[in-house]
Parts: sequence; structure tokens; C-alpha cells
Amino acid sequence: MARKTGKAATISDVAMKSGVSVGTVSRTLNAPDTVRPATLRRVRAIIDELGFQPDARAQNMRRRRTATVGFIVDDISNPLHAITFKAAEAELREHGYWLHLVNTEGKARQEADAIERLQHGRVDGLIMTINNEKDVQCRDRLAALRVPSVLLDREIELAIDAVLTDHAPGLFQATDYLLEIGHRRIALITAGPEIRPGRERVKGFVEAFGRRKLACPHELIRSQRLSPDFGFHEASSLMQGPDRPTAIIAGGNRILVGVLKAIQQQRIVIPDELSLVTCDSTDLTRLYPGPLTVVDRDIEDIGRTAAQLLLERLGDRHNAPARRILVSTRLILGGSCAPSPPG
Amino acid sequence: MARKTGKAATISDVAMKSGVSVGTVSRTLNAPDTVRPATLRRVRAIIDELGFQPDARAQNMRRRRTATVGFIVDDISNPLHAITFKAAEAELREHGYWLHLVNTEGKARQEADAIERLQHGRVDGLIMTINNEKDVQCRDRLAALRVPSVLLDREIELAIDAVLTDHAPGLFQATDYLLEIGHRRIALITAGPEIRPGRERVKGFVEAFGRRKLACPHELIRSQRLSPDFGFHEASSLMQGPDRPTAIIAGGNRILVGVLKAIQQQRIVIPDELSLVTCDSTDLTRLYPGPLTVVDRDIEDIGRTAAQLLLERLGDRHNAPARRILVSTRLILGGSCAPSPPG
DNA sequence: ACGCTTTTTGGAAACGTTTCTAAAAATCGG
DNA sequence: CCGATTTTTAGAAACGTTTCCAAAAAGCGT
Repeated sequence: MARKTGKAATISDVAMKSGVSVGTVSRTLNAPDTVRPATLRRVRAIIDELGFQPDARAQNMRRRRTATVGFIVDDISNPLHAITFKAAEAELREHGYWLHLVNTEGKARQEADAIERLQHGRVDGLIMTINNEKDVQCRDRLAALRVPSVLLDREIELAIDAVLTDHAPGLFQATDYLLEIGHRRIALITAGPEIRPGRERVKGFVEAFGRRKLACPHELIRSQRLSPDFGFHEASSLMQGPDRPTAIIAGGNRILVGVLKAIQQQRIVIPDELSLVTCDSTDLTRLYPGPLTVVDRDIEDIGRTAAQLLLERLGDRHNAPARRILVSTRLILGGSCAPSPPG
Repeated sequence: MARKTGKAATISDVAMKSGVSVGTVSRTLNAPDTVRPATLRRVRAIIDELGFQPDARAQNMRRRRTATVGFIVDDISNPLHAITFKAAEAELREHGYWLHLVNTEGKARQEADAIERLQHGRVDGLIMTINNEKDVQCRDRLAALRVPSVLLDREIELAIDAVLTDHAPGLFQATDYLLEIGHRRIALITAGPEIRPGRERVKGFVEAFGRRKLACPHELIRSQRLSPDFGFHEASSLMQGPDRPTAIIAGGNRILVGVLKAIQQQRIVIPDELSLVTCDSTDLTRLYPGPLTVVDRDIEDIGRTAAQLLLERLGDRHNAPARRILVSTRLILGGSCAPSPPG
């Protein structure tokens, strides 16, 4: 649309027109109980008449805060991130905060840049997930953080609040379930060791074999990246190999997309020819076309919790020690697993 | 994490330490070609040494802009919106803009509130979709818009730039295809007439029957809301009724989720017992478990285009007449339709 | 080395609020 | 109706930049 001509009314326009000082107008807005009722009415009438709204830029400047929180994520079209965002936003909105969303495409460069540049007067705090806990650019930025921050599912030996998922027990449970119904050649496709979910999932997987004193098929662990492409590639090669797995665990919802694509392409029937367990419920897992067996967690809770941690930091817990909140998972049985034929 | 102690360096700290005036430091940053090379080097060294970054709040205030664009949407966990957002963000980022994302849950109140409050110094422009074109709160706000804005798939008789999808031809094509392969009892479940996609889809649907001089089964048009619940409810009742449709068109990706749930629940086999066409490709339509037949469009293009429209407005086209860009659709045949058995 | 032009710089004003201090006005008890 | 007390108000400073203007410095041709 065309920009409205004419400048917006300022606080001094209001002051002028209602015959009081700008200070009084300001107090009318921010501390009405310090203003005489008669004055209050008069000033408010003028405010309405002029349609005055305080300029957020000036407020931010003077108050030294922006009432804005940055949310940095690699891919907002991942529904899990979107749900986390929504939950965090709802919580923060109640406390008067807006959200800056930055989509980094998982590029360390963009992540570091966003962390660096958001801090200097654009946001009062950050909620974020980064793509590589070891990346030196990001770590430097995180070490030099000037605003309260919360990490999502990432673990760094810096004093930063975090909301973490207890992936290892989840994967243990899923793997154990598959072992229980007779599978031995179980594959795991998941993130690499440079992020916590990758490490933890592998850990839980390995442990499930160990607990039963079974040899873990390390050659079936594909721990590298959380992308559909990686899922597709690994699932394809696993299923085309000589000694194919009888079950696959897709460690991540993006991985699942690739795995399903491979399954579709090779016309593999689930669960008859292959059992499938995935992580996190999505529309796809609920509807494909029967529900899949899933290691689930409460994503909204994660967003809400992150927001709460941040709000406490922004409030009176400025300097309290960093906290890590652990969110647990649970196995939900769907129709994508069948007992493995013996031998 | 704990807030860093010690204040951030300001421009005058830099000025002091490097023995020049603040003006010169400012020009070092914003107009280096007006500064003597020797001075430039000296000031830059101090900037690095102190790790000085200009305070965005002060810049926003003084420059009377925020380099931020608001993105208002009812549900960011809808992957279509998320993809639109990503594309718009990528485009805007290249031009130095950040994005404020507001998730309104489709509530007119929150929409109006966001429009109203973002404008006064939080953003330089808006990209948005609203839930009800007729809602008086929102319309008032839109009529009083003070920043350049772009509407996504909404049509309002105000001079506001918009990116619109040509839903009617898309639905015409889909319906015509179903008619062609023998279907007559075709149902359409889609948004209500209070938003453009609802109106346009119904229009294209009706027209397809008309063009073939066939009676349109108006009782099979369910045009109300773009939600999974609505899709589920309508699909369920349609498929349980006495004279059930042989084909359903899910007019919207959220609707599809509900429709598939109903299909799952009633164990209806696609395409043998029911042909299905949906709108917009998602992971679900590509993988369920064969690809669905879909009225597709280029979502990224929509986001990019919206960003470009806005950038032009923010640039030299301040007062140019409003533009509406039409994005077309195309029918992609999947495996979810089969010829209808005669009679 | 001089005056002229051009480049570079310092200093101050401005952006629109909030908040502090002190002064003015209102209230109150007698 | 007076003085003491409390409430309310005006006015100015401050937040950290950018930008304007005028002054200083540098460059240049002779």
C-alpha cells in the first residue's frame, strides 16, 4: 500500500494540545496513578483524538530494552521447530515480548552472524539451536554472549541455560522394543556426534544391545546429518545392500522423510518387509497411512519451558547459575513394526 | 547464561580512545570514503579492540527505521507458511532486513493488535495474511496502515500490494480432471467465503461442472474453515452419508490432514474406493505412501515475490499504485485418483 | 610561502521517549 | 484562612546514534 502521508503524532504533540508537559503525558501512559484524574481524562482524550501511539524506537532507546526475543533456528519449516516457536511465542507474548525469527539454514556463518548482530540492541534475549556444537565461530559468539539465552537441545560447556531432550533413554526403549520382538539387524540413521541428539541417540541404541548382551551392529549406525537427503541415501543403500536390516530407526523427523522416500521408491512394504520406528510425531507419522511407531516428546512443552527459563533470566534471576531442563520421551506403538521372522 | 557484566562500548568510548570526535567514528562506519585513510585505520583498530558494535536501538531511533519487517501469520507450523516465511526472509536478509514473526492463531483480535502495534516503530513494513477479510477490526487497521504492506492470498478493496494465487483455474482443472475420468459425485472441502482461497476454489469447482453442462452437486461443497478438524468432520460425514462421493477435493493442506484422518479411521482405500485430490504439495502428499494428486503452486516464489514487492515499496516506489501479483497453479497427477465405475 | 580550493574534522542538534529534581498546586488540620 | 504536608506538575537531562554546519587541515598551483 502507499505510505501514509503526514507524520505520526508524538508525545509532545499530545503535550502541546492538552496543555501539559511531555512528562505528564508519559506518566499518563506509564504511571497513571501519579496523575490527577482530571488531567488523566483530558490527556487521554487528546491521545485518542490524535491516535497517538508511543514510538517503539524511542522507547527501546530510552528504556534500554526492546521487549523482543530472538529465535534462531536452522529451518522453521521443520514443524517441530515451528511448534517450539509457537509455544515460546505464546508464552513470551503474555509477558509483552515480540519475537525476531532468524532462519539460518544451518549455516554456521549465518548462525554466528545472527548471534553477534542481534545482541547489540535488537533483542533482550535469545532462544536458539545451532547446527554444530563444535563450530568455533558459534562457540566464540556464545562465549561472548551479552544477553540471556537459552539453547534448544544443544550442549555446550558454557554456562548457558538449555532445554534438552533425554534422547538416550528414548532410543534405548525403541531399540529394546525391536530386540524384544525379534529384530537383530536394526539400523539407526540420525544426526552426527557434533550435536547432542546424535550422540545421545547412538548411546541409547548401543546400550540397548549391551544390556541384552548382544553384539551391536555398528555398521548399521549411520550418524551424520539431520536431513531428508541423508535419510534417503542411507536408507537406500542399507536396503540395497546384501544383508539388509529388518528394522530401521529414523532418528529425526527430517530423516524420516528421506527414509520414507527410499521405502516408497523401492516399494518396500511396512511392516511386513521392514519395521520402522521414528522420532517425533508429525502429521506424516500419524497418517502414513496407519500411524507409525514413534519415540515421542512434548514439543510445545519445550518451547514453553525455554520461554520460561528466559523470562526468569530477564526477570530477577539475572545471575543465577545456568540450568538445564531435561525433557523425557515416550514410545508410542503404531503399526509400523512387526515381529522379525526368526533366522 | 549469566548476563555479562560491564556495559558495551559506545561510539563515544571509541571516539575518546582514538582521539577523534563521535562524528568521525560514525562516518568511519557509515561513510568510510569521507574519512582520511590514516584516521580510518586508527579508528577501526580501536573499534576492533573494544569490540564496538553500534547500538541498534539508537540507530533505529535516529534513522527513523528499524530494518525490520513484520510477518503476521495465523500458524507458522503450517509448512506452507513456514516456507513462505523462509523465502521472504532470505530475500529480505540480502537487503539487510530482519523479520519479526507474529503467530496470531487466526484470532482477529491478535491480528488487529499485531498490525496496530508493530507499526509504531517496530517494523518498516509488513507481510501478512489475515483470517477473515471481512473482520471489521482488521479492516480498520488495514485502512489506517502507516507502513508499506503486502497481503498474502487475501483480497481487500484497499490499495494494498498483494500476492494472490490463482486458485479458481487450479480447482477448475482438478475438477475437470475428475469429471473426465468419470466422477460425478465430487465433494469439495475448503475455506469459507470470507477469504479469497475459499471463494476462488468454489468458483473454479462450480465452473468445471458448468463448462460441461453438468449439474454441480452443491450439497457436496463444504466451504467453511481451513482446519484439520473441519476436514475431518466433513469428510467423515460425507463418507458416512447415504450417497457418498466418489471423489473428494481437499482444498487446503490443513484440510487434507483431517480428510486423511477420516479416511484412515474408516479404512477407506485410496484410490479404489475414493479418489482424492488435494491442494499444495507437502511431505505428506509426496509420501502418503504413494504421491497424491495435487493442485500445486510455487510457495517459495510467493514468499520471494512478497519480499520483492515490499522492498520496492521501501525503496523508491513509496507511492506507486498498489499491485497484485497472480501466482498460477498446476495439476500434478499422483496415484490417488482412479476412474469412477460408471453409474 | 601564499592564497585558493578541496577534503577532513569537531561540535552540536536532533530523533522521541523516560525519569529525575525541584517547583507549584492541592489538600488538610486546626 | 494559614502553614505544613502531600500530591501533582513542569522542565531538563539522558539514552547512543546520525547528520548538519562551520571550522580546521590538507593539498595544490604558482
